[in-house]
Amino acid sequence: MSNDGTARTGTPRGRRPRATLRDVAERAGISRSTASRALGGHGYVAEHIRERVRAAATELGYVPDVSARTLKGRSSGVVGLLVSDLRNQFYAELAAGVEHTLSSAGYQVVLVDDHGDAERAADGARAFVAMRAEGVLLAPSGRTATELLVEHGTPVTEVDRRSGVRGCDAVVIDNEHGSRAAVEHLVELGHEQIAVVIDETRWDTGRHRLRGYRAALLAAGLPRTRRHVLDLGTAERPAQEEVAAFLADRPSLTAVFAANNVVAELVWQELKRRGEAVPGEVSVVSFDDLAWMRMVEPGLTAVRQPVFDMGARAAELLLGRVARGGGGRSTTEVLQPSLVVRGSTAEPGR
Amino acid sequence: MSNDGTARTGTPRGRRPRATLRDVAERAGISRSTASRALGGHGYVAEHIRERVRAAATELGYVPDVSARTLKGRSSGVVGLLVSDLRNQFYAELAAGVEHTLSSAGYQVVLVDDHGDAERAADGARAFVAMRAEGVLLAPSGRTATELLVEHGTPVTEVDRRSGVRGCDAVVIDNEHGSRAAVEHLVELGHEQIAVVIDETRWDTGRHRLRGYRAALLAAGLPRTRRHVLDLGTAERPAQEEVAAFLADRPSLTAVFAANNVVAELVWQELKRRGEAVPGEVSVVSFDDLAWMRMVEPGLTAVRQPVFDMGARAAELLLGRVARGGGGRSTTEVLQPSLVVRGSTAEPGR
DNA sequence: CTGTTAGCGCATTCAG
DNA sequence: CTGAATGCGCTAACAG
Repeated sequence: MSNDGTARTGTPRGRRPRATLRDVAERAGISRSTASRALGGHGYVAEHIRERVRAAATELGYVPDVSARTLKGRSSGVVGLLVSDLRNQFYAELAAGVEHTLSSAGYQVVLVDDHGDAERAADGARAFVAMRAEGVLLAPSGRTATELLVEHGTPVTEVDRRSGVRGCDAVVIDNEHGSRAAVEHLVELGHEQIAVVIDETRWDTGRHRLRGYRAALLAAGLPRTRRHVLDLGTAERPAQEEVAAFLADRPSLTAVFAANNVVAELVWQELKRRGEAVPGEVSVVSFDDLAWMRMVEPGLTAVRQPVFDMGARAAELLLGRVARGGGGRSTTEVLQPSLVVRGSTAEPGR
Repeated sequence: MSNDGTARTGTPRGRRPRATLRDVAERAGISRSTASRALGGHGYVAEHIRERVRAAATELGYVPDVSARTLKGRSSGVVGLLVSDLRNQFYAELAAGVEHTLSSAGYQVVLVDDHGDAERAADGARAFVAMRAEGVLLAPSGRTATELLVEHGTPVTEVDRRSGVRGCDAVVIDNEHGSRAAVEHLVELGHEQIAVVIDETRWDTGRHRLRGYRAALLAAGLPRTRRHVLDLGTAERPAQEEVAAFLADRPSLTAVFAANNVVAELVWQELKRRGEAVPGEVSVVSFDDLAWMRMVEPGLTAVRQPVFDMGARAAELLLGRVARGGGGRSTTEVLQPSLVVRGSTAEPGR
């Protein structure tokens, strides 16, 4: 592949047409079907012929055309991945996990980032169908994409959340358990005025985190009040303002549970801006553990999710279903998060 | 597309074969080519026929097959994106920028993460060729991928770095200028013992950052010594240890310039571990401004790069070349970074 | 304006 | 063991 020669041959203007199997066959002085067998490795081909064909192929820099192969009815080798915000480190890591498994298995990953727009998600889904993606991994902004794909019979594995659409596998975190552990940790430290900040409760992910928060309070015999729940998803003002007003209005709070990394950032920034001591005046816990949370002082106590693994596992599940021809009962796999205790949580100071 | 009905029709076992153009044509009672024209929007088709075909298509849930279209000689609609580490926020944001532009233009992004492995990068490049990608965006770990693609005549735009391979466009940051500005900032504050920590000098990116560092010292009439340069790329021990030893051996340092976000994290952690006051004892500047750098206390002074825009711009450049049929002289676009001064830099304390 | 014909590159019959 | 023929789904000539 290095002492190719084709590069030196030069192609002054415009590309010379890609070498095709016919070119390889001609060069090797045999028929196209034999060439196909020789390169593909199936069927009987005399060893010396195979050698000759291989040589011709590399000399010509032959690369098989996947569209032809796909059209012929074989697999496209493509898997779709739809995420709702690649700039969010959570999704980036998820994507990395997915990509790692998939490319190791010889698949190509087609990436779509819907940027929080369900319309883009649906377009992405249609594109996957058009490409004959063998399967799709989904962590999108709306459920239209999921419906569309399931309807078209494309194997789907949801990651991090479930749309409720029948017929797709899923890999999710035990969100209720994780957030319950986070809040119980605060309760054990002696906190009684614990707020939760969240920005999305239309998916099960957010709802379960909220449920875990409530369950922990209930189990501890602490009162549960709406006044301690800030849902930025339903708020009108910009998130930052909303958080500021929320904290300003509730001076008696001694702890805040941030239900994901985005709100954790908002809360952290606002507490810093207000000059509130952490954990002296307010303890903070985050669901989802990002790099910055161990860079800041004090480090943030956080519910750590195996994000990369979740992506990888989802990809495996999908590949399994693809291998089985898309059939079988749908599975949901639940991964366990773990609480990482750092300096941002302590006994209430007052 | 919503009141489809095909979903309700039900497909008990296995998928029913995807509807093809032939099915649509039959249902509409016309020929395949007319159906093609009606749906594709080219050529003349009577309005009422067009309506009928459209209806038939949606009823059948018809989605055109890209492999067939591609094979027929039209564009694949695919663009490759190769990055060296998606878990690094820098690349994630780059990918987001690329994806945004490309998907807005109706292209599909095939993502490959080489995880620092040049072999994987080369495999990715071959996959792009096999898929007939119309072009490829490259921020890979080695230069083999670039060579391979250029040799095969695939339009290539490099991002963030240049391999030196002839015949590809590039969008890069003015690294020398950026790092010079960073170090000049330190010099102006009165620092004379300024170290640089870097982990990669085989690409122009790292070399230019080093050059900027040296240029700033030279311009200020300060001595340049190897003792103040830590290149983790050539070190034997684990990076963390190497940084620890470096700092421990050089108590006279008053400032550290971290040449990218990865080493910035290492340096920051190590300074924290050593209990050195920032900026009291040591000032710190980073090249590349990540979210955590404004979360920590004091905030990190950093050279901010327009990462998302760089990805987006590279995608535009590539699309431009694709539109021109791949011809024309190759361009390199240089984007300017800017220094964001925060609390991590101050006059030397002693 | 519409239908018929042909071929993109490949893998797979089926004969030899 | 090898070659000739066929068709995947689509679109672009060309006739009608």
